[in-house]
Amino acid sequence: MELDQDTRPHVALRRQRPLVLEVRDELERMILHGDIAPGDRLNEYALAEQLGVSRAPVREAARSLEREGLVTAVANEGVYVRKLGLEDALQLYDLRALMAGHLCAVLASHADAAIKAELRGCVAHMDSLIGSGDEPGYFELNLAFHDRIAEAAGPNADRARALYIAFGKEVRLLRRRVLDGAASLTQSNEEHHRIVAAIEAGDVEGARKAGAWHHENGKKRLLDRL
Amino acid sequence: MELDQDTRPHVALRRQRPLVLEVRDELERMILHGDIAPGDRLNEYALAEQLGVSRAPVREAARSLEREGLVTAVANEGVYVRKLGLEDALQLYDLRALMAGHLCAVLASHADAAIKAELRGCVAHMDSLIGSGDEPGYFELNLAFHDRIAEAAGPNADRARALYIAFGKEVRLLRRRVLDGAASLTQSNEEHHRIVAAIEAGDVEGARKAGAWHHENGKKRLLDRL
DNA sequence: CAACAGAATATTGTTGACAATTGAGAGATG
DNA sequence: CATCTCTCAATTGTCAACAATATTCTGTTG
Repeated sequence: MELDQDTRPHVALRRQRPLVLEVRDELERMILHGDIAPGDRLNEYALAEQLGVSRAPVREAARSLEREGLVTAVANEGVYVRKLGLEDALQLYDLRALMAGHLCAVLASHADAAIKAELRGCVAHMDSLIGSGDEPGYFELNLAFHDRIAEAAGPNADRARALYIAFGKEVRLLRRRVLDGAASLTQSNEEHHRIVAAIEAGDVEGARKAGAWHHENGKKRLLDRL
Repeated sequence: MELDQDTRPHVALRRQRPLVLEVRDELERMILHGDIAPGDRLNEYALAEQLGVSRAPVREAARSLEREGLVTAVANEGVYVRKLGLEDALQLYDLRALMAGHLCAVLASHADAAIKAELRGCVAHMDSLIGSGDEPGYFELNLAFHDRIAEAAGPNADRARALYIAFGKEVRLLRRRVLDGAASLTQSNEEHHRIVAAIEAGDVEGARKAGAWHHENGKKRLLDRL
């Protein structure tokens, strides 16, 4: 049964979405975008004024971000944008690789023909992008590829997917230049091929290994450019 | 257990720990203990009065518990104790097994003689407890054993440890009777032996497999008693 | 001049009140 | 008798004010 759309008579400026979620998303955006640098303190009053809301939503949003690992709260002192040390980043890479492997494994266990074809087409397209030297295009499609795997893993892995996404956000707290290293696109897509092959073959453990391995390379690249 | 009864709710004096953390822990205890059943709504006003605080700390604590997966919030309606479906529980078992495997792997990569000896003594002790038929004693030591592994994995895995613990709490939202199934103690400790053996041998992937396998059996037991 | 004590300021912690929304029951109507 | 609408109570969303705590600045003292 559907609810009546918007029969509310007096909707002046009211929004459907809870204010705290808006604030949470905006704070997250600010942090990820670098408007607030790691180590900086989040001034409740200033942020509240800047966002045009009271402090209560800001506080709740901060509490939410804390659980997500983007900020850390100190009693009677404030919440700070998390400063990611090298050890933390390495941990995140490990966990993200673990999640990626799990997602690949789950997908491999019940992938249908449609998703197999889609993924195969995806890596083929990436091959062609490499051939034409379109690096930005490759990065974009690469993201879409991994998103698609996570999504196609289905509702039985949505928790793992949520963690996968969260870890991805969190690792961005590292100074960014180190991250988007222009690794060998050829090697990267070679790994994609292996992932898809394992999924198509229904090789659960092979898919797990391939997915995890692909993400562990990100960690290796980070270590290389110390 | 109640909050401090001697201090009147009017003014909170000399509190080091932020109030919201106290509230959070108390709510978590209530939920895990079953005082609030899955599906029930958390009435902010009632809880605030019951705990002798204002609604704001309760709200923040709830937001914190939401990120932990113990409750789900619905806009303009309230937060509900999460009702764990079978699918959710299975996911949690998978993820927890993944984390356990990871912790074992990390530990295997840098375990020193002391922790090896400790773990070996632990499983030996459990063997003797099985021999004397002390089932409660076994359960307790079993918990301590896994805690010890998680702890000994060290600071480079504290994130995985936190997740491991959180998943353990979350899975308790299932009706409990299904959980503490009296599996074969002998088989269980046999698996412990394999874990320790892999750790002692420094066999990282073997330890991962053994640790994950041990936890996946919990999932299998759950499926068996449908 | 360095270092410490103490006031002044800034910021977080907490509260109670008010606005907005939801859900349920009373009453009217076909 | 079923159903629909309207009103009302319960509850969440938001706010601004107050209290407690941390930080900064300043003046004094060795």
